[in-house]
Amino acid sequence: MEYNFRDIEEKWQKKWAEKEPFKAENDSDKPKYYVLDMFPYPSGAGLHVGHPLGYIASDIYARYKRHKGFNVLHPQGYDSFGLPAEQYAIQTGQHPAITTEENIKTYRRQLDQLGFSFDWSREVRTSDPNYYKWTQWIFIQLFNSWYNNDSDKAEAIEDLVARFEKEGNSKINAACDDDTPTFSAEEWKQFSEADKQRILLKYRLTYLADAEVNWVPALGTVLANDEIVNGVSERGGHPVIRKKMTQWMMRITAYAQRLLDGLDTIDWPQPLKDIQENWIGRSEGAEVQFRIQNSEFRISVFTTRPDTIFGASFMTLAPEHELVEKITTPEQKAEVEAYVEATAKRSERDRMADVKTISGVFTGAYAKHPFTKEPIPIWIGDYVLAGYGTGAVMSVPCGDQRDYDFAKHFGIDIPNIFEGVDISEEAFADKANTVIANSDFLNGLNYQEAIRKVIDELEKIGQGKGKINYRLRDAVFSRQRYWGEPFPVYYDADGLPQMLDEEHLPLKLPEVEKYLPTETGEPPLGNATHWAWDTKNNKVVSNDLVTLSAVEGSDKDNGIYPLELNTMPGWAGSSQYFNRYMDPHNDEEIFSQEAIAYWQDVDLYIGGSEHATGHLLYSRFWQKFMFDKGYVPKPEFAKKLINQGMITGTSAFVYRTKPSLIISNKYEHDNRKSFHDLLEKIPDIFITKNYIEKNFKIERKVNFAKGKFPEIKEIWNSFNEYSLNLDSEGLLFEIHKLHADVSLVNSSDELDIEAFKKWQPEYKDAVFILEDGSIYDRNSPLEGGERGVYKVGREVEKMSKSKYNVVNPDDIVEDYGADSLRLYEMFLGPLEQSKPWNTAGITGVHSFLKKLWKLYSSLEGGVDSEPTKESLKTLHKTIKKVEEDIENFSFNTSVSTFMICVNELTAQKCTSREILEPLAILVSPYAPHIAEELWEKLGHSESIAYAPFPKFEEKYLVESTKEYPISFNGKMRFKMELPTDMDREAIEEAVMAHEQTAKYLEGRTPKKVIVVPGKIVNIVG
RNA sequence: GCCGAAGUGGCGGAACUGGUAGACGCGCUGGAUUCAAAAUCCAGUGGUAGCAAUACCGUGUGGGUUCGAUUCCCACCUUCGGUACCA
Repeated sequence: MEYNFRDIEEKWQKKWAEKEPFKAENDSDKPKYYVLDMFPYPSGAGLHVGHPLGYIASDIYARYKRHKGFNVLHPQGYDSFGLPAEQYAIQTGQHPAITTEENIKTYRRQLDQLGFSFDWSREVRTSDPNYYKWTQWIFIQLFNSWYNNDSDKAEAIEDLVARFEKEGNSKINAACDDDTPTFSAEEWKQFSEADKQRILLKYRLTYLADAEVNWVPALGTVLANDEIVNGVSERGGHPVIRKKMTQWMMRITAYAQRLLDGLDTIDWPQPLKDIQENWIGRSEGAEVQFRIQNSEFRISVFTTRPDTIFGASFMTLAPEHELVEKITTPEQKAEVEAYVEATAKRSERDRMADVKTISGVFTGAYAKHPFTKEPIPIWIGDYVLAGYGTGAVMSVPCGDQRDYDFAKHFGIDIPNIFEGVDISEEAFADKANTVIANSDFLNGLNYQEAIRKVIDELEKIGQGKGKINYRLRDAVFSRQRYWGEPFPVYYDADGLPQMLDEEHLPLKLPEVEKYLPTETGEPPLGNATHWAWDTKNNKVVSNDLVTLSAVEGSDKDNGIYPLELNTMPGWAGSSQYFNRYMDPHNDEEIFSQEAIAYWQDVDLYIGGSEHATGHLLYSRFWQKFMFDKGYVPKPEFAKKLINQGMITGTSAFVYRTKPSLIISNKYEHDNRKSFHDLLEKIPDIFITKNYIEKNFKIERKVNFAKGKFPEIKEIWNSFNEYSLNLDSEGLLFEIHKLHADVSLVNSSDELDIEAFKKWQPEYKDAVFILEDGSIYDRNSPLEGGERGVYKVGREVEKMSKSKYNVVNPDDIVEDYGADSLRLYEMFLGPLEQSKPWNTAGITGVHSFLKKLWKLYSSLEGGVDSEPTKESLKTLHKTIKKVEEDIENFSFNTSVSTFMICVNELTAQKCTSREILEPLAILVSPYAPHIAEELWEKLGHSESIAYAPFPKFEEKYLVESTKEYPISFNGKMRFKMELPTDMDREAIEEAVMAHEQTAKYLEGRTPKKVIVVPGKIVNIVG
């Protein structure tokens, strides 16, 4: 019987859907194992062959663990809030929920057809109110918490209030805003309730703040730092500007050190840990206060080189620094204001683009050096960033290249404080070889000694202390968008944020007419007519009922307040979903304590490394918070993580040209117009790949008049009704590389020209120069005769719709089946590595499956036989290798092993059930449909999914002889079959006695003979 | 610039802790089957020289350690990813 993959796969997918064999129980005698995929954002484009790679790997591992007797949790869901559905809504008016629902249907169909063993009964969707109820709930928990640096964990805000009442805040070591005022217990008690709330906001783990944010005008929203790439938005590539706005923030910086330390406890890829480590960016140094002359203000700076403090010859503030306007002298005022304004106008990208340009302005003010008491001029310059450290630096030109360049540019002193170092050309930043000079009490000390000493001295005079600074910023948590989680927040009579009571969650997303910002520039939720909170009846009511009580007096307060108009960012919903899967239908709690106590954490998490500084960092942060609050037992949510590599596409390129300019005096005036008319009529020419490679450099202008390119000339001359002499007139043209859809190209890189024209109608009249030099145009006969071909260029690129190199898994499944696709994706190469897709190669694994199928056909007639020694050896070496490979996530090599195994068993004409049954189990994680079918044919009525994994037995592999490679000076020359138990001396004797040995020695006596028993013999001559 | 990963046939890749480089598959070449094609099967396939046995050269480049290096050490080149005036 033939291998009919379509029927087989349909049959088993139906059975799995009906019987739900992969449903995990929250209680079991078996050990637990939790395999998690990063849940997808259901985009409108559906899956391409790159997407399932990680899912296939995790599914193999999950199925393997079931064979190994584990109770496996392998859930799947959707990260279904997000920008694309909302952008689509803006364009079409279609509600994002509808778009999302449709996309999810497509995803589900595509996932189902690949035979994944997901427990769909646990599906979550971040946009489902029953799910985001708990996202809102966590937000409230964060709001009600502060970070105690002494206990090094999050604690309840009531405890903080109790301490304020007892001792004020001066002794409390908390993570809080820099501008938090100091107060005593008495003062605290005097504060109004509103003032108390304002102060508490400076301590809460989620808080409102005026922050410099990344504003994307094109999207009408702010984005977090990790959503900005090269100064433009990650999605859409829109420009970003800095803007000060009141936003919800997450105090992730409180956890900076723990996020760093935790990395040592988890088995995640080192590159990913490095990325997080760089992102957190810990640096040790000191904070130093500089007094300002004739002023009460002090400038605080952070430096990693306090040892160079005597080399500070000026100070630089970021243009946004709050002291700038306060200290600038009247004479400098105009200049400074102009500079500040100019900097604010420049976009982030502009600022990044010209790092080289040095700019700055003197404020007119002077600071006082803490030790020498000398005056130090204070400048502002945009090379100092407002967002890092204190937004101010002490500039030591002799030790820092940027300070050096700035000083040189503005003619500021560059005192040298290093012994025996020439700084006439550049700054000296080599810490290891530093000996301090011209620095009073630091003279003669090295870097480390000097740092210790200077920090001591600074502490003595109360102008500084050792400090650890982090690059990590608090995360902006507000988005001015519609399609996200609403904040469970309303604003009271004082305009202060108040949390809804937990029992009234979820606060559901309201309906709006338009998904765009309001006319007054409010977020889209401002368009909702019912978006106010009635605190008496605890429900959402019409906006019209809101009383402006703050203005009209509290007696008019009817308890109805406006709700927050921002929504939460994309990462909110994905920061705890892995825990929610443990108990996804619980309406009382985010998850029951029984469920989390059983499942604990994720054992294996597979997903892309692009989430390193977003999802994976925020999730670790929330997990640590949940750990502090005692909701989860582990401070890290995933023990092991693997980044699957990207499957890249093989793009196809066509080469288009058109003449662009005549460089001749003769045609300067009148004829120029006729040339442009001519241009309209001249067709595009597409030139085949080899012609291009021989003659052109792409994207470079080519002078036409040099007597070259007769084919191109011929075509253009045929349209030359204006009698332009193309031969002599120096016509320039450029070759442009254009993507062609890969489906229009066959495996020999030949373009289907007619299909291409149909696909891009603007080129329907184009002319093609073919490989054999012939010309193909509208008048060319399509059929008959030998025609040349048009060959495309090929390049490996990221698979994406815009590059027309996307391969759809639906087509592959249709042609070869899901098992073939699964095997092939694994066979392509190591999981972590990026590798190009090439559909042609799939025939290899497909014919493997056919051979496998054939191997079992003998059993249909009830034929069975004792296994031969060879077959047992083949089986057991396969068991050993496959088991090792799966444990090491080396799935590509086990597919090879299967092929070798089946080739060997076929050669051995194996018809033994004792071999074929275990083999079916080995294959089952990789190709589950065919394995189930074969298992059934072997007479089993239960699914193969829980059949115990075959046990490897060494005894079948033991050999009595070994074929030794015999090498001379490291070069293998011949082989010798010798008993495995032969000792060193006997082997040497046997080898030396061999006739071939004499031949290769050519009469010389060997200097040395190296015998490694069981491995190799090397004769050194 | 800094941090990280990787460079092996025409292509994807294999080679366990230093021990027969190129497993397995694609592609290609020749053959069988077929009216023909697809499918299937058999043989060959790193390069150079040779009818051949065989020899020499070969894991980005240059050096080193070793009886022996794709594997270890040093320097460099290239590609990809992260980050970027981080004080």
